[in-house]
Amino acid sequence: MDVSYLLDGLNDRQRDAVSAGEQDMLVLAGAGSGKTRVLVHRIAWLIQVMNASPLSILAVTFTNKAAAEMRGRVEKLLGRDVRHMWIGTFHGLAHRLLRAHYQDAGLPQNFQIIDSDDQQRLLKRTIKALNLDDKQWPAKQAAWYINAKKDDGLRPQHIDTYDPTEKTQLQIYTAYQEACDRSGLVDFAELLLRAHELLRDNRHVREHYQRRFRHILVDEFQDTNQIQYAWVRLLAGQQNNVTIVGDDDQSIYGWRGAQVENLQHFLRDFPQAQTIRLEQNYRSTATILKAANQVIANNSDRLGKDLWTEGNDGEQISLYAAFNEQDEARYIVSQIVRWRDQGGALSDVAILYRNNAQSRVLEEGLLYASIPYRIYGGLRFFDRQEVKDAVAYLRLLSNRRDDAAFERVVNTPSRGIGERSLGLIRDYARSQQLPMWFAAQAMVNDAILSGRAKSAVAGFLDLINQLDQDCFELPLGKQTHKVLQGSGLLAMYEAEKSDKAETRVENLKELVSATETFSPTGDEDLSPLAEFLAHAALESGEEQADAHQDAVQLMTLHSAKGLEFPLVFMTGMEEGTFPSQMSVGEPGRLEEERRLCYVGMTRAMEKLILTYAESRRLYGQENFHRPSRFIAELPPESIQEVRVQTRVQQPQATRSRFHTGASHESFVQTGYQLGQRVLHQTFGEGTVLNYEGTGAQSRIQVNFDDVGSKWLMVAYAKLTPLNG
DNA sequence: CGGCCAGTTGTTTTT
DNA sequence: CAACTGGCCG
Repeated sequence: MDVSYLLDGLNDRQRDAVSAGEQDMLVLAGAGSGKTRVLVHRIAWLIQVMNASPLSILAVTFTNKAAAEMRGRVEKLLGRDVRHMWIGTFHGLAHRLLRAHYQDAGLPQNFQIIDSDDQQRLLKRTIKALNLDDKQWPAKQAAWYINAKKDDGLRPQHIDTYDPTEKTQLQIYTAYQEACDRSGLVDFAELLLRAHELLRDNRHVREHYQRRFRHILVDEFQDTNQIQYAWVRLLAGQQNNVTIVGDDDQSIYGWRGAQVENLQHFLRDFPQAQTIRLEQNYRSTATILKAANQVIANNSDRLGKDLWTEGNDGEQISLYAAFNEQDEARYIVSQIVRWRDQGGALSDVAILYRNNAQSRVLEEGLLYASIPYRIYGGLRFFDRQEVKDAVAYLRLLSNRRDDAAFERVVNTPSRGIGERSLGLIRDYARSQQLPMWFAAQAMVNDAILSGRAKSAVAGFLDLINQLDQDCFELPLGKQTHKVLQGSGLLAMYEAEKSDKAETRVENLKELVSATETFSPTGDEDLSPLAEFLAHAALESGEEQADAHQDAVQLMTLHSAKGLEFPLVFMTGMEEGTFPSQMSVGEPGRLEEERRLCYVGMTRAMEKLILTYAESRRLYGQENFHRPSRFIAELPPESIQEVRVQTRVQQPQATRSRFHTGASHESFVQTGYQLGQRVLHQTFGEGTVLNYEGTGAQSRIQVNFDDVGSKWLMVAYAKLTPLNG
């Protein structure tokens, strides 16, 4: 059979990785070095050339999107369906293991996955039930603590502490876990931990999968945490081949438990492993690569890697010093307009920022210039309130013990079961060690509740039972529709007259069509409903409707990882913003910020533009920060500092806040230049920072040397321009 | 039970 | 500054 097509168009290092024999391998894959391609070709090679069965391959990724893409590309390359090959996220695979071996894992068959939002709600109630002050013990922090422990493989009984703070956190952890177990609920970290314990403690299960998975491939290995790596080692056993692909320079999730050190640990634990470096970059210009290399070279303990390209130097990196964030937005918009005028597509442009708060001013600027844009991140489909409400009803139908779902819908829409009645149910449930559903049942039957409360609660119990009966044999779509109608959820949002409520109704309808088109695999003996619920919990639905519109892409530096754009703006290049204030001072965290900078820079294919603002408003406070230290780490010859050309107009025309493209106007306006020094009769000397408004209303912002920054009406301020 | 006001608190995000 | 929470009152 001719398999040369599996190596076609690959460089030597890529070929080495794809065609390696049965062995362990570390592929250190630099940004834009064709990493996914190598993984996909390697899998195809294993099947086609080495006669591996698709069933003997386990491929792990970090997002569902990456998993889907990988499967699609393998199928395309092989021209055959590999539906039964295990490709998925750590969480997805853990879930699959737990479903298949729920008894060995000590879980009920209908266990349900909860997301971080559910987790926090549950924690909040747990903390209240422990009579702890929820101000002093925020659910968020408790979740942080618990997840960190689980990521390290620790159960409460493994933790021994004399620290009183941690003692309480431990107490919360214990109570929370009991609540989860009672309700058949599994959080994300629990999926991984339980699956690990399952493999570790059950020899027959472990050996079964060790025999099966001859080839294990893990992508984005620098993002694995302790338990995920422990998992890989367990499955690898003594004889299986492990290929890990990663880049220590792109490790940017240390703050949520990822351990770059796992790369080193791998080399220690798999001493036979061959290391292959993919350093040829197919994405960026030589100038961009050189600059990125030079920045990342400031980090210590790197495995070492230098990106190179056969391509051209390309344009220099532009650096724009804005006076404030509005000016920054203005400049970016002007450059995008220029890009578009020269025939560039808007979807080829990305604006990257360190934190989401920065997007607002940028949005305003784009909006004013009528440039379509799309923001990545934000609320995803299954995270929306109304969708979660509807899903909670389905969850309760699937599992009456699900307290999280019970709490969520028992009074949504309101049916007269208030905090008081609910408190009684909670107390009784706790004292009897019962899930709330059964506690409520007992309270109605044994007349512990009476009067209004009793009939309200009885009404809810009847409603759910009735829905269950009506839905029992219906297909999933009809079932969902029935639940939306019967529960009154749809009616509740339909009755509300607001744009918000309208979108909510639309989302509920969208949920119905999602359940209609959902195709269950029937793999683990689950009902279609149970399978859909797992799907909803594990894949929160990233796709956005207008994804294919020609629009500028706005996103955080973190969400840009893995993407590429011809034109990239990196904004807010200031100390305190990037690197973030929270990270300066801690060398480890600072290095992670530097890696983030490296990730951002290497997103750019043709042109990279960096911007920083001398003054930036944060939490209503004007802040003055030095340019980011990362700017000083760039090779000076790669940088072109952009001269300020924007000018302020005297009050006259109908113009406002965003002077899009002002820097290209051929005429020079009479007026003040941003950054210009001016003199005020009472305030003294200062620097022009910003301006806004039209005509007689136009105002100018001046940062006075003695009294700080002030907004003044241009018409009355009587400013004298100073030479400078 | 719901609405309003005052007080609080602000990285990065996927599963 | 603004979004969100919690407490209090009608």
